[in-house]
Order: sequence, then structure tokens, then C-alpha cells
Amino acid sequence: MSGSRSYGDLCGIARALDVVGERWALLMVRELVFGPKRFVDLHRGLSGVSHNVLSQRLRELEDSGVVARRVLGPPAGARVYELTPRGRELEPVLLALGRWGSSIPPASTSATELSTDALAFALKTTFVPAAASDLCGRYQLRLGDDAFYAEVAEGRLHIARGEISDAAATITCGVRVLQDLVFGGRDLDDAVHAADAAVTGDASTLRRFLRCFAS
DNA sequence: GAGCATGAACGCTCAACCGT
DNA sequence: ACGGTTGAGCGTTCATGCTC
Repeated sequence: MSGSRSYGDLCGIARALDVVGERWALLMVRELVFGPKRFVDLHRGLSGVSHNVLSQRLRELEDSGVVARRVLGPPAGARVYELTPRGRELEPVLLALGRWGSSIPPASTSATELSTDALAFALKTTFVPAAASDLCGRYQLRLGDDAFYAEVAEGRLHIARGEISDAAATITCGVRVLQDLVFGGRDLDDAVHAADAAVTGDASTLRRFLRCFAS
């Protein structure tokens, strides 16, 4: 909406929506919260968005200073998109919006499986500090080709993309399985016995970690 | 106010194109 | 070949104006 369409309203909310109020825009920001992504990876994470709309939104967000385009060095040479510091300021907005939206029943047409980044972001929005008040540790979450780690300390949660070497426990599974374990009430042992998940390290602390989220 | 017709805006798929 | 952009054609949505 940074182009021709504008609410033409002086209000800050209207001006924010002029930038990120277009369809897909905030979901694109969500997909970039955990780090830079290539065009095709963004497209994979946002099932339903067409190529031209994704291309147009990226250009609009780039023009607005929310997203920056960067060319990776050789040998890849691929272009990636990442949030600017200005774009990063949207993260608490997305967290608040995610918490607000999590109480809304999903539409019948909604996909039943989250994207990897959407699941990681959902962990942030549904984290219950009181449930983790006496929990302290780092956990490796391997979801398909993606790796995230979660750090819980003093009732706070930090999630980032990447590998760590000092994880108290590591779980390797599909996005849907972790989604069911956290939000669907599925038992960890059941998932392991069914070979849907593999756990190394301290399974009991991992089980506690999985119960720190509002389902 | 309700119902309908119209046209603009929008988003989609598909295909082709360009640059590396 | 891959990553990304552009355009055509089509269907849907929505605002607007008109009639009853």
C-alpha cells in the first residue's frame, strides 16, 4: 500500500496499514523474523501467495524500509530478503497480534499445518511464562530441513534459527508432529514410539518444555 | 432499506521472459 | 537450471448508483 493505495489518514495506525496492511504483507514479515530467506523459501512458507503478488509485496516492503534485499556472496550468489531494523520493530506488534488472533477459531478453509516459521512464531506467542518459571535450558528443534533452538530462562523464551552444541535435549520431527505435541496434547512418548519423533538428551525436561505453551 | 446492475480493483493461475 | 519479474486473461469482491 506504499504505492497508489493509501488510507489518506493522519492516524499512525492508518499510516502503518498503508505500509503493512496489504494482503500477505505481515505474514511475509513473520516469515523473516527468524532470519533472511530467498524468494522461493518465502513462497514455500506462504502457501497460497502467487509469484507476482509476492514479488510486488517484497518491492513495496523494500520501498518502505521494512525489508532489505541482499545478495549472498559466491558461490551461491542468491538474493535474500531480510528485515531491516525498522522491520524488526514489527516483531512485538506481530506477537501481540498473534496472541490476539490465537483465540479466534480457525476458518474451515484454513490449512491444518503451520509453516516452519509460523510454528516457531506460534511458540513465541503462546508461551506461558508462569508454566516455565522454574525451567531453565536450551532445546534443539530439528524440523525437516530447518533447525531452531529455544532457550528458556527466568520465565522467558528466546527462539532463533540455528544449531547449538549444548542443548539439554534435541527433538527431530516434522512440523505437524511438533504442532500436535505442543498444541494438540499429543504425548511425547507416543510420538517417539510411533517413530514420528526422535529425542536425544533429557526427554523429561523436553517434555516440560513442550508444556509451557497455551494450546 | 432491500435488491439489483455495473464497473473498478484486486488476486489468482499460467506462461513467457530475463539475468546469472 | 535457477531465481525472479512481467503480462494476459479470468474470476471474485466491493463500492456505487439506481429502482422499487
